[in-house]
Amino acid sequence: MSFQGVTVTRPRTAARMVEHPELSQVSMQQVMEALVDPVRRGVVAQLAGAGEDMSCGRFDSPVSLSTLTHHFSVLREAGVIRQYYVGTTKMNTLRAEEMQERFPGLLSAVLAACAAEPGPAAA
Amino acid sequence: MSFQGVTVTRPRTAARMVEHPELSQVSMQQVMEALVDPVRRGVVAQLAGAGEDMSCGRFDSPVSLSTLTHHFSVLREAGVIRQYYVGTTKMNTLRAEEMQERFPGLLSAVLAACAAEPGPAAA
DNA sequence: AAGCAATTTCGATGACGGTCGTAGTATGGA
DNA sequence: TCCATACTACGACCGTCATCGAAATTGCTT
Repeated sequence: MSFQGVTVTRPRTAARMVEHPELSQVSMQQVMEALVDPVRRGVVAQLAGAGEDMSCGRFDSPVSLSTLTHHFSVLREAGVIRQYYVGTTKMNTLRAEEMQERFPGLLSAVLAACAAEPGPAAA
Repeated sequence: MSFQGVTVTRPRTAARMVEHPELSQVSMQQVMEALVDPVRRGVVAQLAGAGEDMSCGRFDSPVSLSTLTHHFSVLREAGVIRQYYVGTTKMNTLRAEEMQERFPGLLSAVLAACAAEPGPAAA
């Protein structure tokens, strides 16, 4: 790795950090925009259905990997999911309890509707 | 009024009819798309807050009248509101109970979030 | 019949967002 | 040290949608 002509050694063990917003800083508009996309709802539904954290690569989705990355960051910036690295893989968790505090009933209602409307593999 | 060169008399008393979808025909995607727009959420919030039907012209909104007309039809086609004519004015009602049946908790959660986040006059 | 008030339709415009492929970065293992 | 794996950043493309103003429609009132 080089920077301005100087070889730079990168930190050996510092895990890559991911920025997450406080849910108090997240607007309803952001959350609605995050949840209006069917691919993103599919991700959220799969995450809720799995009952455990999932790595980015394990999701069933109709779009390319780079597009999926984009969707993950939208969800993260809207406070819907939390992400953390484990080695080279990035894990995802629903911030369900926090969302429930911030926007009571919203995520639950969306998830319930997703479950009731399987559609194209919920993705 | 003329049609193919023939003068047509229009019905004298038949109220103009408005088409409304069965809520069973409405997809979650449609509802989400209807509710993601802040102007439309403002309309819905005002309607819920008023406690009575409102004519189109009485809404507080930052957009032009013709744009507002567009938003009303999006809400109607998504099954969120019901519209009917009274003379030259068009009245609007929330289809709250029906929505509750079709997508339990969804509209309520959105309305609660709207109320908690006044923002720019909820519009 | 004429005019007014309420709402709609139409066409144009501009911005935004989902999508992709390619190239890049980080980590773990051979 | 080198490679494979997992994800990300960038730039481009393109369709969709909110917005507007102007003109049209409808019904009430005079």
